[in-house]
Amino acid sequence: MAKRSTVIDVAESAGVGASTVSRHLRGITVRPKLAERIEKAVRELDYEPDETARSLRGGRSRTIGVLFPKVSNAYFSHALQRIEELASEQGYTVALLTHHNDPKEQLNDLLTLRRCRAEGVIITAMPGTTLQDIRAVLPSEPIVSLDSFFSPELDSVLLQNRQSAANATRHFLEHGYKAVACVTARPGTYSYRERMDGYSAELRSRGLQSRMIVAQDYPELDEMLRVELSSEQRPEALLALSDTAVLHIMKLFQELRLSPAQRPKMIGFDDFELAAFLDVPLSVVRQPIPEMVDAAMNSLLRQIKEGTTPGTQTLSMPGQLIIRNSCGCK
Amino acid sequence: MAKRSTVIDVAESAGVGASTVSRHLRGITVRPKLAERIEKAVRELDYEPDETARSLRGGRSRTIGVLFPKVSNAYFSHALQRIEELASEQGYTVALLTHHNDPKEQLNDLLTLRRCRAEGVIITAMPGTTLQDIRAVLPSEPIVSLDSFFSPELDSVLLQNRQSAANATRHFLEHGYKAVACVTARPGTYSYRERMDGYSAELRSRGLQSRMIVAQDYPELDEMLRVELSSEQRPEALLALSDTAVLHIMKLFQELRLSPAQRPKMIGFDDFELAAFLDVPLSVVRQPIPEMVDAAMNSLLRQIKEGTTPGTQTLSMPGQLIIRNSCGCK
DNA sequence: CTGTTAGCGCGTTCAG
DNA sequence: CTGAACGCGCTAACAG
Repeated sequence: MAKRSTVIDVAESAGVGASTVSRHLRGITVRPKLAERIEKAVRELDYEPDETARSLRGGRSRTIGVLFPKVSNAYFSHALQRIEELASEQGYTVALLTHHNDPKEQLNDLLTLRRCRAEGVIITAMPGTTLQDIRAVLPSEPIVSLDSFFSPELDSVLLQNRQSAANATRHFLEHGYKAVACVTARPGTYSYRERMDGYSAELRSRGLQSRMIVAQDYPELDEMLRVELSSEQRPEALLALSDTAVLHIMKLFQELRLSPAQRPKMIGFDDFELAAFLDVPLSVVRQPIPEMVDAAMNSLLRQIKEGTTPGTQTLSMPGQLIIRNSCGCK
Repeated sequence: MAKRSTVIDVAESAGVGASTVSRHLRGITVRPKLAERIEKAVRELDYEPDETARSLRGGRSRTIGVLFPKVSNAYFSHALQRIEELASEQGYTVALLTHHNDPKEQLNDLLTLRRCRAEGVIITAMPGTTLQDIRAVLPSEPIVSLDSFFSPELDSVLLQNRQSAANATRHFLEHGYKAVACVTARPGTYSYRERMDGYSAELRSRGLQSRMIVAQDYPELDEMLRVELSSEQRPEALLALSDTAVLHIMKLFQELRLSPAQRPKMIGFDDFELAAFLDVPLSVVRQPIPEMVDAAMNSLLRQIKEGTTPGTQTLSMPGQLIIRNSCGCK
């Protein structure tokens, strides 16, 4: 590990003071002759400023933390992609942490973020998280909640979950389907709860009964689905609240050897590129991920810049109902 | 922004010296009475060590850098997921950077990693990267190349690209197809090059001519595909070297209104959960992502632990040919 | 405009 | 086993 040069090495080599080097490197005007000598010394010594020292000195880590349940699905990986791009444009580095919906891990991750002096945090918190949980660890750092909501005192960026679910449900109703069921696991998750509400409200407004196929986890959901889909009064249509729910439903269709004609109609949440090429092209509610991330990062950067500004603003973005065939449309 | 407590605050509050606090917190034995007083002070002052100061002092940033072209596809997002899990188990934080196959960005990202004193780096380098490009910025830090190869002096973890492509090609041949084409964009990419080689070698060994549908970028690939698939001598089978290539092919099938029976057979690279539910269930070469990441992280951590150990070892993992229907099988 | 100096918060000496 | 003092590399404050 070759020893790294420091400002002082550069300063000596250039025959100037350390702070002159520092200033020049940060774009503050210095005498042109000195500037040149500094540049030369930097090149010769292969100098690169030490970010850890800079962080300590300046109290700014130039790091923003991203705390997601996981990153291995379409929604989070696309969101992360865009976060990284915007962050790096602004000179920030992304520290990535995932909590897997485990409270212990989430707490740990928050502590890590605190120890690292993350200047801001974008979080999709696990169900049941409270503002106190967060503020106990991160008392006053800028935070934006993405796709989760647990306090009006925090900026949140969300899908218009209720409305989107209601729209999708209404679409089924307009097809003339009466027996529309709502399927999801992990019903504690904020966005799922909202979507369930939107679905129920829409049915209720038409005097129809809601039918929940809701399980705590996915193995349990598989069981419930098996029962429901084998029954005589199989639902005519399914509103699947997540891409994972869609996947489990599809697996069951296959297991039960249901031909496309025999299957209930379906609308899912979260679009993906191959959705149009499924055996029955999948109709979905698409989330405006880039716009959501832009809003979240704007809020976060503004909070960072303006100091202790608790934005106290929640943005809900409309979902787009992408009609393909699984909803019953031709 | 509430002021943070420091070791000294804790020391004063506990009536001990600063170094005693530091020692206790790092698990070194201290007098039990003092230990208790320290714990109490830590709780009262809500003290949490400052990682930036620690990094500066100790020269260890406890950060590992991940530099990928992007994270918004199945392969990279799953790899990243596992990297994050292993890193955080070992007390490391992941700094995420993406280079979008732009040399300028890649260089920038490497500089960032250097400034941050990343203790190790996992990189999927862009085509054309040389060892010198990397070592010019990161002279001697532990590095593992994942899914890219540019020097035997660096530990690399790869798919057995050539063999996997050859196997898939052979599978087509066993079906009796003669006109097997290979389709990809970005032919400079290391793994695509290898797959092309494996494909060609297999055909050559049977005395067959290879047929490359290879473009610099995806728009150009679309053009080529349109021509090739509309021609009289349309290929019987397509080996698609990436999930993106598969997607573009599927789009074209749709645009050309090719019924499943009319389409060329196809095998893709990279499995995804819904591959089994496409209108023609997709046969693919699946990469053993968890095993690849485990190997990469093992190597990286070993290098970090053992100091300046240039592992100089390249691991190739076998791909698994997942047979569904698109290859011509029932 | 420039150079010198003093910390940022921690861990690691060195005496005691 | 403990505490005081130093220094990691940088930048803000001060004095020239």
